[in-house]
Amino acid sequence: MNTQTLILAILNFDDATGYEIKKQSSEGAFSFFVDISFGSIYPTLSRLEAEGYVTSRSESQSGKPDKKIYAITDAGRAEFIKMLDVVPQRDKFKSEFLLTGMCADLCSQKTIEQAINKQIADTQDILDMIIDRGQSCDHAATQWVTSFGLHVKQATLEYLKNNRESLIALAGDQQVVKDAAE
Amino acid sequence: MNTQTLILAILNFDDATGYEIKKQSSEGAFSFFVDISFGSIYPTLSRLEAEGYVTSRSESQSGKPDKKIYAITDAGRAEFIKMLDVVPQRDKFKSEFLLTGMCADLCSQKTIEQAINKQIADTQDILDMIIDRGQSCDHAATQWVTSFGLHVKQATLEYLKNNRESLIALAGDQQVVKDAAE
DNA sequence: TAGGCCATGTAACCGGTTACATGATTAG
DNA sequence: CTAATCATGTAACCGGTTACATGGCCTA
Repeated sequence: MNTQTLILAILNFDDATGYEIKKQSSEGAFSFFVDISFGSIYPTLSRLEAEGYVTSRSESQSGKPDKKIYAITDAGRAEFIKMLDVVPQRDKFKSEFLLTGMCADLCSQKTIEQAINKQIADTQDILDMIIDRGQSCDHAATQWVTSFGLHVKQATLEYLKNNRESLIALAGDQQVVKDAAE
Repeated sequence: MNTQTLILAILNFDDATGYEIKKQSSEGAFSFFVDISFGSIYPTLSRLEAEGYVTSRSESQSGKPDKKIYAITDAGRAEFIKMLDVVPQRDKFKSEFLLTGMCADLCSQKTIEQAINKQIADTQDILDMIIDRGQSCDHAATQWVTSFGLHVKQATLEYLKNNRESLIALAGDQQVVKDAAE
């Protein structure tokens, strides 16, 4: 999932500034399966423009730096479609929470409680975001993806809530953890 | 999720060589939420040994290079527990498939079909792996994590299978895609 | 008045991957 | 005879993050 493809995908939906691209990748419809930072967006946009895949127009604003609104070109769209045509590589999933969970017996109850509470809150956050974005979009393919996310995150949240206590129960009692710390 | 924590976690369960650590992170019980490469394992193991968090003993083997079996030390375990104590950062999830899905209308049916078929196969792979590992392990915390993975991956697979046709139906017909390519 | 939002951009850094080097053994 | 598995390690590379620079406007 390189920055370039993601930017082209976002611009294919609508013109946007670098700032808006970042927002969409972190808070928008794309955010539950991608994320990029400013440090990779701006340089990539410049490169993409130099290569003719996007164009930009500037809008001057009082106080703020000029807004550079980028738009995808036909060449950009063709390039994007070409990239979509290669079989997607396997999803990447990394979870510190699950690593902690797997070692629950080494942790104090407080640690495990904090960890799972945060995990539940994070999942709820994403779920809320998906519901919010899903409502306000009538693009069929986006809705398919939204609905996928909804389904999976709901199952995730359900499991976490139903099994919260049982994970906490696995935490080492004070004594065990204290012994290990010595 | 730095390499160091993961290595310490694996060694906390049992002594292992670098090669075995790689296997566990790519095929073992940890594999559905972590992954590291040789290029980061070996240097990290050396560093960990220099810092006193692990020790190693060598076993000479005919033909193959000496096997270096690493074991976690008390200091290593203490360090590991300390790292587990910080609230885990949010899960990272990246999916090229979902990006493709979101742009299904730009792709040919063939492309979408290949993409979702691969996604189903990948998910099934992981599910099989989880079931396999789950059976052969009686460590309660591992089972909690295994059961979590099972639940989530089953929900994922179910959605993909039930909605395969509807995604394919969203693919642009030949003509639309051909037009865009011109 | 502090902090967040809007807005762009650069440079240093870094964690981790890829590719390479080496090589015996075993299974298909 | 080929490919995979076992087994360790290095070096180049690279994609991307973090932190910094700049600064006005608006809200709590």
